[in-house]
Amino acid sequence: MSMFVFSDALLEWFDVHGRHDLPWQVSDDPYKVWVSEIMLQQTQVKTVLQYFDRFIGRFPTVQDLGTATWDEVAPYWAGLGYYARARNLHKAAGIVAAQNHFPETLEEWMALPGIGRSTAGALMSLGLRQYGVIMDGNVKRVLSRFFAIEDDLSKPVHERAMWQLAEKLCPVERNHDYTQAIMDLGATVCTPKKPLCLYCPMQQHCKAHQQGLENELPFKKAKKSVPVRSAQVLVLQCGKQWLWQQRPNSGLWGGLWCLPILEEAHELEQMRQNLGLKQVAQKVGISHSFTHFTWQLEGLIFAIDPDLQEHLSIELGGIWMEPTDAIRAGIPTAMKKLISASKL
DNA sequence: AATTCGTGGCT
DNA sequence: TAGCCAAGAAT
Repeated sequence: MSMFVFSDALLEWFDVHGRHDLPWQVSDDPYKVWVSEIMLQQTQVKTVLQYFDRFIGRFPTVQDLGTATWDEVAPYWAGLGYYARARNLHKAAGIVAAQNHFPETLEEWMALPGIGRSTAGALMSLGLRQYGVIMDGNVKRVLSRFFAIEDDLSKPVHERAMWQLAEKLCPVERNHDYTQAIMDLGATVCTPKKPLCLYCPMQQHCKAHQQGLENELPFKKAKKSVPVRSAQVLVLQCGKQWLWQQRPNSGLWGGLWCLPILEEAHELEQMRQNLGLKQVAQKVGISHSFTHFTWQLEGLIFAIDPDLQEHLSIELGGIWMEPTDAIRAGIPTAMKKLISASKL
C-alpha cells in the first residue's frame, strides 16, 4: 500500500499546475530572487510585476544597486509601499556589493537588514537552490487548514509549531520546487476565500476539509476599527514650482518626497506668521487609507511671491520642483492624489 | 507582545 | 462596495 507524502503530492501537482513563468524564477541570479522576495513581502504578485522589470532594468546587479544613491533608488519603489523595504534592500545591497559575494547560509542572509527568517529561507531555497524553508501567508494558510489549527496563529506557541511543521514537511529533494509549489497552492487553490478543494492534491488528507472547516480557517482575529486622523498639507506654489520636503528615513513614507504636512492644528497659524504666508488661495481635500489609519488631508494652496522662494525653502528644508519632477524623484500615492486635486 | 509600516487587487 | 488581506520585518 502506498503512503501519502505531503511533498510528493504537492510536487506532482506543481509540475502540472504550478506557476513557472514569473520573471524572478531564475536559477542563476540570487540578486533577482532577492529583489523579488523583498517586493513580494505583503504585496501581491500582480502588483510586483508592474515594478520588478523596471527596477532590474535600472539596477541589473547587486553592484548597481549597492553603489547607487538613495535618491536614485527611490523613484523605482515609489508607489509600491512599505518603503523601509527599499531602504533596507538598498543598504543591504551596499554591504553585499562591498563584500563582493552573496551570503551563503541562512544566518548570513538574516544578518542583512530587511531579511527575516522566511525571506532568508526563500533566498536559500529559490535564490541559491539549497535547502530553505519559508513561512509566508500562503504556508500559514495551507498548514492551518491541513492540520485544522483553529486558534490564533500569531500566538508564539503556534508560530513555533508552524515552523516545526513546515520544516518537517519540506523535502531536501527538489527543495526549490517545493518552496514555489506550496506558495502556488496557497495562491491558486488554498485561497483565503472560497478555496478550490476540488482541485487540491491534499483534499483527502486535509483536516479542515474533512471537518468542513476550510472556509473558517485560518482563524481570524477580531478586527479593530481603523482610526481617522486629519492633517493639513501646505501646497506652496510659486509659478509652476511647488515646495517639497524629503521625509526622514524612519517612519511613514520614509525617504520619499512630500508636500509639508502639519499634523497639529496650531502649527498652521505659527507657520503662517513665521513664513509670511498670505491668505489661502484655495483648499483641496483628499482621503487616504492605510492599513492602520485613514488620513484626511486638507491641502492649503498658497500663491508664493518669488521674493519669498529662497527663504521658504531654507526655512522649511525643502526644494522647489514642478509636480512632474517630484513624481520623477519619488512621491507616495497620496501626494499624487493631492496634485490631481490641486489642478482641478 | 503589540505596533508600525502602503498600496491595490479582488469580491 | 467596503472590507479583506497579500511571497513579513523591525521595533
